[in-house]
Amino acid sequence: MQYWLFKTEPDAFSIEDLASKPNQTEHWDGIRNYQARNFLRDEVKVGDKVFIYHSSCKDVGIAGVAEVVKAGYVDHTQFDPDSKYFDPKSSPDKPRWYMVDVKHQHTFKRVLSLKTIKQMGDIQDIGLVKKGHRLSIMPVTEKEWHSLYEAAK
DNA sequence: GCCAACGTTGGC
DNA sequence: GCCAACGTTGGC
Repeated sequence: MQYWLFKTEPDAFSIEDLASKPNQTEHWDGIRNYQARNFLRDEVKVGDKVFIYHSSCKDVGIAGVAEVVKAGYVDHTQFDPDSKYFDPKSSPDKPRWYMVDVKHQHTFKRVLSLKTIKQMGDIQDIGLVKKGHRLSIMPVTEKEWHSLYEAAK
């Protein structure tokens, strides 16, 4: 079992949106970054735990926890010309992009702010606090997960 | 909305 | 395969 952090812009899709979906489950589509894609396709597994991180908003930080309920499969939005995630260079026999399904588990009472995370002594290596952290899917170590969870709950 | 940092593209 | 130009990300 592994731990992850998924970024989302709450204006587009927030943890509240996830919690209100049928069965509190939704596919995590629209990832268009190769490194993140590799994680989704190869490493994110059913049962893995995921921090949902809100970016580009008023309350930047970790908003809650979800669980992976379906491992990597082809993101169909890449073939849909009407989708904003449409990729004309991708084809069904050679798909470029993948997604997973996640199920909402827990929304923290307060968002664990990026500022607080940066102040935590044992959270120094996570992609978030490094310069230019633009990866939308990133691994979290077990130690980091427990520290962040304790700080957030 | 600004702007720095980053990934991707495409000409050569 | 280099690298400049461009587009995007994301905190503030």
